[in-house]
Amino acid sequence: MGHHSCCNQQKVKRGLWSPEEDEKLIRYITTHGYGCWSEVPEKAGLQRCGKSCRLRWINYLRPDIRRGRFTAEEEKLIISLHAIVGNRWAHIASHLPGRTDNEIKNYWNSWIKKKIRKPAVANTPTSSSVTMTTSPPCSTAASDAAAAVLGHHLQTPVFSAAEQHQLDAFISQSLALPPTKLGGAAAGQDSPPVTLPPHCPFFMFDTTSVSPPSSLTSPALPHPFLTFTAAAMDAPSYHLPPLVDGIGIGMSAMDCSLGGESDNNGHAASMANGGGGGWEKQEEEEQLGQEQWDDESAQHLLMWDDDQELTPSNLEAMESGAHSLLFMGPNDHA
DNA sequence: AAAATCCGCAACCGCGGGAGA
DNA sequence: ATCTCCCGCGGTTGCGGATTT
Repeated sequence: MGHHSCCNQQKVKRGLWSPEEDEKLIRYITTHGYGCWSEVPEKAGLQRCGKSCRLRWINYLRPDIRRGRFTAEEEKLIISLHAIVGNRWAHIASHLPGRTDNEIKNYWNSWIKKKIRKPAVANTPTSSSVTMTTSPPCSTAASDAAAAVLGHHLQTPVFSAAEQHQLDAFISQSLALPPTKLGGAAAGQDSPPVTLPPHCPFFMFDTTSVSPPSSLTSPALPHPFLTFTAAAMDAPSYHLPPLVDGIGIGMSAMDCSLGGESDNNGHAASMANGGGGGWEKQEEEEQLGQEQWDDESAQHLLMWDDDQELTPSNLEAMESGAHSLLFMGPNDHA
């Protein structure tokens, strides 16, 4: 491993920054700004490379930096944004004022480690029961718009009609591609008008790859995503369909698992790594007995949010035009 | 109390892309 | 059109404090 091209000088220092170095850098930046980072070390009297100075400033010394623990709202926003844009930390950070990409990345990575080590950890009462996805990120303008809406959602707990429209447009676009993914009679035809539930869907089961008993499906639905219905919930040995993998091009699908099986409240819907990986789901399936989800597991899985169980009746409400099962945090619905 | 292990976080590294020569 | 330089990003490493054994 070499050093930066700008760090070839022998006297470049590495490692932790001393308070004196911090002071020098702050003094220089506040006085002169940082037009060219490669010039900063020399002009500031620092034996560091420009890159190191930039990193120190951006991640630590910047006056508008916000330190301390992430709030529940920030956590939810990170989750939502990550579901849309993937590991684009800088992009996510741009929606969290005062937070750095590095901080968010570290937070995320620690969280993943925690999830791996303790898959059955209980959810906090204030946080959404979602974990993460590493699906291929989408890079469309629509995703950016959706991300912007989600960012705004941090300040406004309820989506406005306009915001919902933006999200819906993004999701509709995602759902519309490719047509064959929508399957059924609609394949090859113009995509049917997409009517979405009142909130952005976060989980989608792909029932194209399984063949549940016909009595458990909804023949009226023109698409394959939500054939896992209220009736299916009553089936003791129903095979959960896999979650939609990559959901076409636009949207990163989120996988699902029983992350909170020991949650004392019995509210345990959680998400795991998705987008083709599904490693945690696989692990969960093994724990549950070879791909078969028993009734109790389904009870854990099918949660509407942390406080409200997803019953056949409210699922039916969702299902009127819904394309997915929704798993939300306690504040996600009005 | 000491050693081992875990975990959070700051910093480093390589790479890709944009701008300018 | 090509090359070089620099910036910004995501992935990774390693230090040091906290926790566990």
